[in-house]
This record gives sequence, structure tokens and C-alpha cells, in this order.
Amino acid sequence: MTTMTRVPASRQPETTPLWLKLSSYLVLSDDEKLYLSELEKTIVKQPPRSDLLQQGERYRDVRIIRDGWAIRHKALPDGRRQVVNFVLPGDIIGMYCTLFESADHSVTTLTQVEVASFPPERIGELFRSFPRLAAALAWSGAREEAMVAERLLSLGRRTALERTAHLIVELLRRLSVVNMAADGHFVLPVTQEILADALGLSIVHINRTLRRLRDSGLIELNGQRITVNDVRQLASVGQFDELYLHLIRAPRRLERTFSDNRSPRSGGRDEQAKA
Amino acid sequence: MTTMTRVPASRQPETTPLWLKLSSYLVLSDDEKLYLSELEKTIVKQPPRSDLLQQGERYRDVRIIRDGWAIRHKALPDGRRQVVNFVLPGDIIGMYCTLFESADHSVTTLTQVEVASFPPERIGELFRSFPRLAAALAWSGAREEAMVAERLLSLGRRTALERTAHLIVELLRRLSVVNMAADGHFVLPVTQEILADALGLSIVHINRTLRRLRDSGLIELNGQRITVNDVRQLASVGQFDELYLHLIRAPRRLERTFSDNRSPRSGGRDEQAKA
DNA sequence: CGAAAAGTTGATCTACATCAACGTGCGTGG
DNA sequence: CCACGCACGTTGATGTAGATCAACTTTTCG
Repeated sequence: MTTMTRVPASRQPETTPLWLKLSSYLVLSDDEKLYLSELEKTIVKQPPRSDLLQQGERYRDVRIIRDGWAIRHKALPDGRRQVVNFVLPGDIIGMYCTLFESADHSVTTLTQVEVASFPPERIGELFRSFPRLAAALAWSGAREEAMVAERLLSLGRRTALERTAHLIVELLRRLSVVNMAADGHFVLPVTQEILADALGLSIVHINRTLRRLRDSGLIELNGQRITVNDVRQLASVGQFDELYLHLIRAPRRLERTFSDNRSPRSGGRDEQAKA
Repeated sequence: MTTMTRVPASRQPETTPLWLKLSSYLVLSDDEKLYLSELEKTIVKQPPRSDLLQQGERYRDVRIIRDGWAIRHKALPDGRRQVVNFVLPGDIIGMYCTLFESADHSVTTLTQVEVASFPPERIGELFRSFPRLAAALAWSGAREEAMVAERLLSLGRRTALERTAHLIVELLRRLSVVNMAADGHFVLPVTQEILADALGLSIVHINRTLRRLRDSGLIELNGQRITVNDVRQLASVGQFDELYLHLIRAPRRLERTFSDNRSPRSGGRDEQAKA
């Protein structure tokens, strides 16, 4: 199979998508890195189109996506559906599941997916023992919310063309962080129905909108591979302002807030995030 | 003028909206209550239509709304605007502000507003010393995200009538928790333009939609007072399922995760909270 | 190879936007 | 005190982005 997941003893302990993502935010110490890979120890594969979580059901473990795509979506009783967000490698599902009794949304895989999972109790442990790491995970969670809010802006106030362009640029940016996009092209394992449900449009209209984008030469599509020919222009069509992705490094004040200044800190390991 | 909000000097030390809200989620100890009121010590009044936060600007303090309404909104460069959520008494602004460099949204008051504020560093302190309280605040934050996701479902897949009905029921539920709604009526200090921006509709269409709701007898409007005559039916029109508000009490497993089981428990309260 | 799923395109419909005009309450300044 | 201005609400007429319907093609996959 395609799993060589945990490297027994290479010198790079692990370069998981989550680690990549968090590293784009702050420099993790070796201890933190070790703990993180500890959390990602229990790994499972899930087939495409299977539920990782179902609306209304009790939350189980916290999950980290290591490979593959999924969607977070909500449904109305009559079947209408809204995709809230795309779940990509490095994303976490149910980070705050301890806080809620049951899930208000479903998570369904689009491709085969490799997930790590751990019991929610470890979140508490994490906050106590690795506050900086916890802060990084909280950053990842808060970013999620920011993305949903930005999509809300899309559905409320952007046209179909703008929304679509915006989404493509967003995906490109997110995938780049975890090394899954290069030169403006990436694999988009998504039907037009799912795009429609993500953008609040009909399938037919998504189809026509993609055609417009293709005809204008901004993007190319062959199969599931999408190529963005002119990111700048596409971003401008979608009124894309990446502020909401909060891709810049952790602010200085973070250390003050989240470092564990209670216990005597281990040796010299204190490197502030390099600006 | 319509403010007699806080009770001048009852024997209850303080019953702030935030306390009310958190208490609906878990039973707070006296220590926790004390610390919370400590956090709400520094209080400021803000006039209507003033910004508590501006898109793009650096985050400042964490704020707790004690009285009045505000909106969280995002704008496109050309002026189109989306209201992401309504900020009500008991809500927190910038809970995770330490994590981000700058704000991707604005917060603007609708009425005169009374806010408490404290420096973000105290969040860390809070997590270390009062993990249950921190969990309750995290719950409040996660709920926020759930509300935004639900609104996304509205904009993507509900009709104008459904959206509007849904929003009214949501506000009713949220206000009930902080004792600001009774018998299905409450004050809605909001222009139709703001409703339009919240629901992704035009002003004209909101107006007609409200008229339909009024004509059908589901709601009554006089001035800023709105009366919901038949909550059940209105909820059914809006396909309202309150699951997403996560109004039920904290699950048992929360204690396991967030109680401070590291320090010698119960013996003497280690109150190191007073910085 | 055959059937189902997904994509495509044209014709038509409609929910909502836009435009326009007017009403209504209210604060301000003369 | 009035009047004028302005923000807000209301309603009708008309325009349009995107939905729906329908038919067909292409791809996927067992």
C-alpha cells in the first residue's frame, strides 16, 4: 500500500501535512514535534465517499487528516445541502469535540483518506504540557472559522464567477502550504455537484461558470487536474484578499500568552518565531 | 434611554450576560465566577455606530459585551458588505486575537454598548489556572463558528423567507439565554439594510419578506420591538434545528479533559490567578 | 461491454435585484 | 415652533443572475 507513514528512524522524524502547516505559523521545538508525531500515531485509512462524522451523531475521537480530501457539510431535512468547507491534509476534525454533545455537521471523504485519531482527553494534556503547540492548533481552528466567514461573504455578496474564482485561489493557497500544489496546478477531486453545494449554486450554473473561466484562459481543466494560468488575475476576479487566511507567522505576543511560563522551561529551546 | 440593564446592587455579586451564558453550559464554581468578574472589571461605554474593531487593523484587547448590540462584518473593496454575525451581550470579541496579526473583519456597534476588556495575555493565564472556565469560553467560541456555518447554509440553500425566519428564531434563542427575550418578543435594534447584509439580500427584498411574515401573522413589528407569535411555526418555516446552537450542558467527558488534574487537586485552591 | 455517474448545452422560468417614487419619523438649526 | 433635511421604510415596475427542465455526450467502473 501507499503507507510508509511513520518512518522508523530516518533522521527527519516526520514531515506530516499538519506539521508543515503548523510550521508555517511558528517554529516548533523538537519536543513539540515529537509530541505531535505521537498524536498522529494511530492511523486508519478510509475509503472514498465514506463518513468520518455524521450530523447528529456523538463526537468520537479527534482526527487529523494526513492524506486525501473530505468535505464538511450540513444538510436540510429536505435534502438541500451546503458544503461548509473542504478538509485537506493537515486539517483537524473535531478539535473541540469535547465541548459538544453531538455534531451539527457531517464530514465525508471525497478520496481515499488517511486519518490519524486520538482521544479528545489528550487535548487537555496538550494545553497543559505543550501550550505553544496548543496555540498553533488553536490558530488552525480559528483560521477555519475565518474561512467559513469568508465563504459566507462569497455566498452573500459575490457573483457566481467571483465565488468560483475565489474558491479556486483559496484552495491553491491552502494546498501550497502542505506542498500539494505547484506552479498553479493541483488535483481537485471534486464533482461539479460538490462545487455547486460549496458555492450555493446549481450544478448547471457551476458548469457554465467554469466554462467562462476556461474560455477566458484563466484556468485549465483536464480530468481532476486544474491549472491556474494567471493567479493574479484570478484572484482579482474573485476579489481575493488573503488576509483571512492568516498565513503570516505567529505574532510576538503569542509567546507571552501561551508559553508555559509556569514550569521551568527546558534548556535553551526558546526560539521565538522568526519574523 | 431604554437601559436599566444591570441591577444596581443586588446581593448577587454579579450576574453578567457572559456569566448567564456560560452557566447555561456548565456550573461554575465560586472561584471561577470570581475570576470571571475580575476579567470584566475594566468597563467602557461605546456609542452607537462606532467601531470596536476594524478590518485590517491590529488586534487589541479581548472584549466582552455586557450590554448592547454589535455586528461582525466583512466588506469587499467595492463596498458590498456581509454581516457575519450579530454580537450580543455575553459574547466575546477577539478571543483568539493573540493568534492573529490583524483582524479580517470589523465589529461595529448598533446601539450604545458596554464592553469589558482585558489584555490577551490573560487568556493563557486562564487556560493554566481555570481550565474549566477556559473550556466554557472555548465552547462559546466554537458555538460562534457553528452559527456562522449555519448562516452559510442559509445563504447557500435557504430561500429569503426561510433565511429570515431562521434568523429571527436564532436571535430569539440566543437572547433568551441572557434574559433579553421573553414571551417571544425582543428589541431588534437593526435597520433593514443590516438585515439585508446579514442575509445576503437586498433591502427591498428584506422589506417584502418581513411583510410576508407579518401578513401571515407569524411575527409583529412595532418600531424595534419584534414579537414572534408562533415560534414553532416560524422555526418550521426557517427549517430551524437548534442542534447547531449546542445549548445543552457540557458533556461529562469535558471534566476529564479540561479539569486541572495536574496540580494537587481539591486540597487548597491554587489561586495564582491574580496577576 | 453495459450501466450509472458525471459533464455539457440549450430553452425557459423565477426569485430576487435594481430602479424609481413616495411616505414617515425625527433631529437640528433658523 | 416650524421646516428642512435625512435616514429609514414601503411599494410598484422592470430587469437579470442564476434555477430548473430537458436532452444529449463523455467518462468511470464493475
